[in-house]
Order: sequence, then structure tokens, then C-alpha cells
Amino acid sequence: MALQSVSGRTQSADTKTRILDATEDLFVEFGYESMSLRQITSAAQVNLASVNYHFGGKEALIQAVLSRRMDKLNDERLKLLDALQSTQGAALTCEHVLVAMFLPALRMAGFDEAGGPRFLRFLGRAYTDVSSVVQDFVNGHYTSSLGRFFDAFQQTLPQLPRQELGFRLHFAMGAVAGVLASSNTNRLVHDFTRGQSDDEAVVIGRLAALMVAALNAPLPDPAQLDALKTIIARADESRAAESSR
Amino acid sequence: MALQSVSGRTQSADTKTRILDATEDLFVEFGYESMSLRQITSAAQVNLASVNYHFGGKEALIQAVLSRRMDKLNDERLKLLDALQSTQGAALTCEHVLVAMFLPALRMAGFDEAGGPRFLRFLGRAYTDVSSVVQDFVNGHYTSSLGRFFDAFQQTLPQLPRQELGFRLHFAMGAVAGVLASSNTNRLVHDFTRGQSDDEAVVIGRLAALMVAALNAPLPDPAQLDALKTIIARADESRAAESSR
DNA sequence: GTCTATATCCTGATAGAC
DNA sequence: GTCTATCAGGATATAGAC
Repeated sequence: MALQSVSGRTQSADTKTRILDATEDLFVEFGYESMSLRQITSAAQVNLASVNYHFGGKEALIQAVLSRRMDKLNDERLKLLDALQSTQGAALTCEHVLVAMFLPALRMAGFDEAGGPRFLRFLGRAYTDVSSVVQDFVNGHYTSSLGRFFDAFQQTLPQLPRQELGFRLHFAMGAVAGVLASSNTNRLVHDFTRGQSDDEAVVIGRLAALMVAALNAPLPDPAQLDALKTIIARADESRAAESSR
Repeated sequence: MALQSVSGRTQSADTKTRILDATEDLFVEFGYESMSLRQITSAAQVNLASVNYHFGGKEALIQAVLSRRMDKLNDERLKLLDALQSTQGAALTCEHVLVAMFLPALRMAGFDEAGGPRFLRFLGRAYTDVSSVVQDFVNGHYTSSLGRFFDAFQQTLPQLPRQELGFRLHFAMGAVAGVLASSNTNRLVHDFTRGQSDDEAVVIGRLAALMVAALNAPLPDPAQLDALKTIIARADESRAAESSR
């Protein structure tokens, strides 16, 4: 029986794959800037020089790691969106589009298996890592597909001005990425699916509920704005009274 | 007239302050791991060794940078929450609590001035930086005050189970941090406040609208879950038909 | 393809003169 | 307090034997 790594992979794969796997693990754990080639090659049990031989350098390596997962994810998302758009036509809803966004990721995570939710953390990292190497690559590979989803959302939410929709999507997608990237997605999924068998729908349902709520929030209302201004004014009065006590 | 840096600060301040200012700028721009002491001391126009003399090291330096802003912010938030709770009593609403969270940050940003929104980006960075040095410090300094806000939200949203509230707050706060940290907050504020004079209320109103919507979203509903499962099943059928074509 | 050994550079940190 | 000079170590990357 082959040795098992933490993420449940066998170590009998070829050098290139072992490097990719080890890099992915360390990227999830520490982020791009914090991981060194020495850490990677040590974890992968390969020679230090093999990274440059197979990939050319650290930057090309992380791009290969990202590409391995996200090219497929991107593809699946777009195909699913196509399928839903052609079968639903004008009946397409916000929930359909959200399913097209999240279902492929959950399928790829395959969170029935052991190392499942780790892929969701990987996705979260990819979207939240501060390194410009990662950011630029992700932006470059997603702007095209993001446009498709933007248009689809616009179709299901015609009352929202484009600019407002852009802000709300930015808000909501940032939230999802942050949730996925942050601590213990395993526990998150477990909490969601406690005692339920159809995990996928439950997880999507929980995230979609919040996203739909945010996307469908009422547009800024002058009356509410006035109410807010009153609260702020009262708050200032309270603080003034507090500090002069 | 003193030389002006990009962020509008004079360069005549003392060494310690110049180091703090330069570090803050570079932290906003590149994140903790990516900035070097040489970059910092060069930007601050001070000697390399002065960082270790005044602060003791890079780790202590970033903690001083974070502490300088966030101690005050934390303090202001809690005082405002206290004031609102004592004046509103049982009439405290979700919007009140959100004002207590956001108003101090906007006041500290002072975004009437030139370098204003930069502070919001700083806050976003502080909450999203991947470095464990930053994460641990922020977590350590915020868990106490987070508890206070958690309880306040729980009071205004009694129908939400604690665990669900925790998840939704995590979701919403992550979204806010992501929005602030990401590109061009200047433009964001400008877009929000186009042609309006009372910027604070507008910005808070926009963010609060989405947060209130997410926090008040209906609880997971078996009927909606079934609808979602139907969508997923249809999606699978469509994809199967698509790939066998 | 894989290895050892090493080149080159940059990092944070410090010793010691002034 | 501030400077110069430097240390020790880690970073990526590569040359060259096998």
C-alpha cells in the first residue's frame, strides 16, 4: 500500500503531479508568498531542481496549479449555464444562475469523499490571495466567464441598474470567497448538512439564500436614507453627551 | 513647504511616525509578506536599522501599524454601541448596530479629505491579509468586541438561531472587508455619493441595505430546498443530453 | 529526467562607530 | 538616535555530472 499524504493522495504518482499536489496543499494552507520551493519539493519528496525543470519557476508553477482546477471549473460552469439558459429560456431565475455558479464547484469538490471540502478552500484562496501573481492570473482567466454570468444575472434581475448589479455581485461573490477561504470548510459543510443526505442542495441553498437576499434587496430609498441620517444624528448626540459626562 | 508623499502626508514628522506611515502605505498596496524592510525604510527615507531600533523587528512593526488605527476604531465602535444601546433600549434595531459598526470607520477615514478612502482599504487589508502575523493579531484584538456586536445583533434578530447568525455575520462581514480591500474604494465612494452631499449616510445605507437583506433572509425552507433539488436534477439532465449530442 | 552543488540575490537582524 | 557595514540564512534559479 502506498504512503498516504495528509490530503489522502498516494505518493506513487509521477514527479510533475506530486509537485502540483504538494503546491496545492501548501497554497491552501499558507498562500502564495509564504510558501517556498524548498517547502514544496520537500513535501512532494522530489528534488529541488525538478520544479524548474518541469515548470520553469515558482510563478509558472502556481499558474499550472491554478489552471489545473480552474480551467475545468470554468468550463463546467459555462456549459451548465448554457444548458440552463437553453432549457429555461425566459423562465431563467436567479436561482438557476446561482446553481450554475456553485454546483460545478461542489461536484468538483466531491465532498462525500475525505479530501472534498479542501477544494472549496482552494477556490477561496485563489480568489482572496493577495499576491499579484495569483490575482492577475485569476482575473485574466475569469473576466470572460464573469461577463456571461453578469449578463445572466442581469436578465433575471432586470430592475437592477447595471452598476448596482455589479456592486452587489462584487459584494456577494466576495462574501462567498471569504467564507470558503476561511477556517474549516469541513465543519461548515458538516454543520449545514447535519443529518441530511442531499448535501449539495443544502449547501447551495444556504449560500444562495443569502446571495438572493442581497441581490434582491430593495433599492436605496430616500425615506430609509432619512431614517439613517436620524440615527446618525442621534448617535452623535449620544456620544457628545457621553464624552462630556 | 514640506515635501508631500502620495498619501498627502508631510515628510517632516519624526522617524517613528514616518516609518509607521510608510509601512501603512506599503501594507495597503502589497500586503505584509510582500513588503520588505528595505522598501519601507527607503519609502520613509530613514535608515534600515531604525526599524529594529524603534520597533524591534518587522513583526512588531506591523502590529504597531495595525494597533495605531484599530485600537481607536475598536474603542469608537464600542462606545457608539454603548451609547445607542442605552438610548434606544429595546427599540434597538439592526440598522443601529450597523451604524455603530460602520460610522466610526467612515469618520476615521474622513473621506472629505484627499487621503480618506485609503483608510477603508487599510481596514479591508487588515481583515483579508493572508499572513498569520496579521490574522492572529486582528483576531486577538477583535474577538472581545466582536462578541459585543454579536450579542447586539442577536438582540435585534431574535428569530435567528445563534449558529445561523454567526454564519450570516461571517458572510456579511467578509463581504464588506472584501469590498473595502479590493480595488479603488475612491471610485466606489464616488459612485455612491454622486451628486449627494451627505456621504456618510449614503455609504452606510448602501452597505447596510445588503447586510440587512442578508441578515434578514428567510430561514431555509423545505419547499425551497425541493425546488432547488429539482433545478439541480434538470441541470444534470440537460448536461447529460448536451454531452451525448 | 534526476541529482548535487552552487551562483546570485535579497531577506531580517545586529555590531559598533559616531 | 542615527549611521555604515556586515552577518547568517533563505529565496529562486541554474550549471553540469550521471
